[in-house]
Amino acid sequence: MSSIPDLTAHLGYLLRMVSNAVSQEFARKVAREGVTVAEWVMLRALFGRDAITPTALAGEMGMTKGAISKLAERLLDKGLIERTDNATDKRGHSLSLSPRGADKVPILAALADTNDAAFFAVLSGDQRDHLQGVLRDIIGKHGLTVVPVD
Amino acid sequence: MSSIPDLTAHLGYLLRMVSNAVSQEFARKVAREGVTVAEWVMLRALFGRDAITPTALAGEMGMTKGAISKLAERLLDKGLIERTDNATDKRGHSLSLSPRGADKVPILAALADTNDAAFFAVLSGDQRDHLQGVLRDIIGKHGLTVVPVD
DNA sequence: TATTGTTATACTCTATAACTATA
DNA sequence: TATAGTTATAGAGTATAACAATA
Repeated sequence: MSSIPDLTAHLGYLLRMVSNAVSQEFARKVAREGVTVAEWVMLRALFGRDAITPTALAGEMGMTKGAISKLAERLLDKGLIERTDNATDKRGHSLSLSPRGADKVPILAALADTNDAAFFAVLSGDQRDHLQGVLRDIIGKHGLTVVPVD
Repeated sequence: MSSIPDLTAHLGYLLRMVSNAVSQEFARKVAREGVTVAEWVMLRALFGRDAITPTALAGEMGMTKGAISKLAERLLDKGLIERTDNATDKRGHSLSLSPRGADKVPILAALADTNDAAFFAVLSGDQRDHLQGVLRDIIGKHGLTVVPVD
């Protein structure tokens, strides 16, 4: 008789809620280091690897070329990444961390460590491991690119 | 010797990746119904309950009054919610679903159902249950408000 | 004065599409 | 023509802070 739908929270909904909460806290912390979460993701993607073209990076990060271009410009302004002209093809170039950017990554990684530890301290070690396993499972099966390959 | 930090993906990072993937897919689907994800969250929050003040809603949704005001204005324009003047205090008013909005919620909920089912089909039933349990645990222990109380 | 809500302003994030320079 | 990348434009999402009306 009633048309009240079953509003039991969906997994995607719960996931978004938790994800937003962690990310917002993290965003405040990295802001003190002068970067945004998206910038951190790009820095992380560039760490410990060869220079990469914007287009390739766009593919890995699941963003458009335009978005990468804008993000890269801000990181260039902040002196955290560098552009290197392509020797053979004058249209392209490569992006890589600057020395300052490379120094920054461990600092930001440490912030991520403490933020994660604090936020997920409400879980048991087993729960954390399980959660990590399930998330990696989803990522693998959907072919999502874990940008910073580890 | 090396200064390479341990970039093992953090839980917050994995969570954000998965959450973004689900939400982006869902966003495309609800867009066909003419609403955004944030609008769906507000509609869901208003469903099956008494009218609520913008300030109270802001508290529940973890947003500022200004953000709620902007979101509400769009939903008013779309005819999905209604404003009712407060009888006793002329400063305030209450928000509630319009008949059209109330009709829309089940449709959007069904979209969320199918989107969730499709996305999380890569998991076993046990994994899904476990994931839901862990997320609810985090939400409860952090006192995050599951907007649409169920 | 304090509170309710709107508005002004600003910035991030992101997409689409037009454009430039090169191939 | 096709490709690499930038830029222009636009809109969502969100915050802060100034503001108007009322209490």
